[in-house]
Amino acid sequence: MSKMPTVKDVAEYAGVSVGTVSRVLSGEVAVKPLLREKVNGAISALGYRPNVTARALRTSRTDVIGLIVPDITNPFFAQLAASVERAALECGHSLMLASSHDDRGAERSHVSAFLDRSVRGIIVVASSDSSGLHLEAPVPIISLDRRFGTFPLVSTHHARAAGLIADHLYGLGHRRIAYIAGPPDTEAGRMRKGGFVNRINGFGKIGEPVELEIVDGKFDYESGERIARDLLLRPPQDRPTAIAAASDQQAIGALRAARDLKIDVPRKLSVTGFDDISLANLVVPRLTTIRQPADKLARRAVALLLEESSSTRDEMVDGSLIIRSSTGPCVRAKVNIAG
Amino acid sequence: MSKMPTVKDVAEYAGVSVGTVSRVLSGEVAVKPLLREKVNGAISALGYRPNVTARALRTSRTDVIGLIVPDITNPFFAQLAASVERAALECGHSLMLASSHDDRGAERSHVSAFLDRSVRGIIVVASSDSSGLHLEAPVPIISLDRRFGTFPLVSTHHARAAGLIADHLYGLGHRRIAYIAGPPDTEAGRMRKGGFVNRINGFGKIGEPVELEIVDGKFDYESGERIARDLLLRPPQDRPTAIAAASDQQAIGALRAARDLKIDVPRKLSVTGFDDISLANLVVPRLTTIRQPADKLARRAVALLLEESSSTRDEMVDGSLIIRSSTGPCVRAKVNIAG
DNA sequence: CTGAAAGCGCTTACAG
DNA sequence: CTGAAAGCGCTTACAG
Repeated sequence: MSKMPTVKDVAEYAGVSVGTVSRVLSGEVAVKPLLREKVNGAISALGYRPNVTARALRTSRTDVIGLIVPDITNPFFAQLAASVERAALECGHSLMLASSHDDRGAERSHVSAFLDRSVRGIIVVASSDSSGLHLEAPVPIISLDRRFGTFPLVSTHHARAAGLIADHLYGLGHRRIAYIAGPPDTEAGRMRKGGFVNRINGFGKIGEPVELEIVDGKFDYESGERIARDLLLRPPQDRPTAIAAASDQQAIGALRAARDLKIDVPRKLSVTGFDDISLANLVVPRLTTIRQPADKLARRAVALLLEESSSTRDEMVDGSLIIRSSTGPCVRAKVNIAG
Repeated sequence: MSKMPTVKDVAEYAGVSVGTVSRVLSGEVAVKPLLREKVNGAISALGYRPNVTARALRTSRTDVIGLIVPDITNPFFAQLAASVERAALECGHSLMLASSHDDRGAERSHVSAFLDRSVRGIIVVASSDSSGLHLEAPVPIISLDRRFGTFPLVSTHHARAAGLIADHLYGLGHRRIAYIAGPPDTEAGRMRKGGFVNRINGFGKIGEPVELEIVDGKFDYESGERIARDLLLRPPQDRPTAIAAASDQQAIGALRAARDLKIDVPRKLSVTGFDDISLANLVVPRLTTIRQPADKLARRAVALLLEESSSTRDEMVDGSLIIRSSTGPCVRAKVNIAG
């Protein structure tokens, strides 16, 4: 394979200057049709492809977007990453991916590495212990799903969405509810819990009171399974009739605990999640949850990043309640009577 | 924020030439300790960071590895991507990620995009319909898990691993077995099926014969669920006593089908998967499967890519059998007597 | 509208 | 061992 052709080769072939070649390439400046045609002819004759690196050096701008996620193995983040990649591609950009393993140090060093490569901008789904520190960066940085530093955040309106779950459970008659929260040091964890709790407490004022128990956990399967097991190991009359979890993974862990303890879902216990990962629709029973619009979130994050006026405003998009078969009417009263 | 310092600034500050700065940066050439010290002093005083783009333009070499996967949302590929990212990082490289959505066209265009960015090399987990086409590339390309074109492949020894499953099931007494295969147009699908079938047929020669039924499918949940349902909808005496699936996702789909039909696993039916995705250990019952050593696979792929002498040999690493509770002794005979 | 030329920030023969 | 200089492949004022 011979050397790749350069603008110079194209210019010679077309009988014009390299400046002209560059100008038809950019398409931004007017070039006489005749020359333009010659240049385009030369480009395809030679199979010319612009050297992205040289262009980047000259303009100190690339079309690469850096994405940092805590753990690509987490199904929701994987979905988010897939959506970001698609959104970036739609705008002619490529994606560099890094995993922080939920470690703040790794996160920071990935940011520097991206900056060294002069990416176009960085989207970060923050690690859970991400500080509020603001760092100066020569390119835009956007927080996605979880806030990074003080950078603008694109996320689901967690509180409002959690309220949807509260409504659903209350509407089904549940009055003894446990909430498995996310880590309190994550904004998402706090928002979801806050939204749920406020809504439930609101019912107490205008309707029947609800006994609400809250346990903080991590967002993963194990945490959900462990906490649910503790909750369900109690005598039936002390058990919650519904468990709302802050993530699908927790909820699926809870489902597993219920099954191990032979507690029928949804007959004896309702369980809800949050995220609508693809697995939510595959577990038994299928999980009632909140769908986070990953595509929309990703598209907004990319759009904000590419926007000229680096906006500094957060952006919230609404999640939607997906009712499946892990929730049902509360039958606790009957059980008590029978027992 | 002022402009980033360059080698020139460092050289001036240290009172040396830019060549010398570059030489201490590279560390490859001997530089007098005194000068080296001065330069290093200047570097930290100025907070100098080399411009990766300029370096790439000059050397036409970067430290970016391109990875193409069919679908990052697939848990096994996510695991693979995480491992590749880690392995790349260990070697001081960054990762660019692209999804082919199992589309050959997209795959090819991602390869070109990576080439345009003059990545150091490309690792591709091929789409299922990847052709045998060999393309000339100025950088090494390695196939991971599924072969891309004619490029060397790093993968689990699928056939041998599938044999492990066959041994396990046969040892448990199963003599009527169904195999849910992967797409026959994937090498992994064919190897796994081949390894399983050969092993089972071998038993027929030296021991009791096995009734083996094979159904081709895709690697996903839905495919497994659908095929298993068809298999299990038959009257009990015509049903297989064990279903071996070519992927965990298929197996989890099969588990779901069994549960819907109230067929007890593993009492009435054994189910096995392949991959050991994290979910395999969380479903009910926990899935017996083959662990693919994602870390090792990734590390080998990266090592091969970075190797000087572009090796052209395939590399197989052994998978291991993980026995959990979705498999058990065959009790078919008893069932028949009872019925 | 177009060409000639400078320069982005490095690395690396080439002399010495 | 070190410096001066060329050049990687582009883009973009600057003239005309």
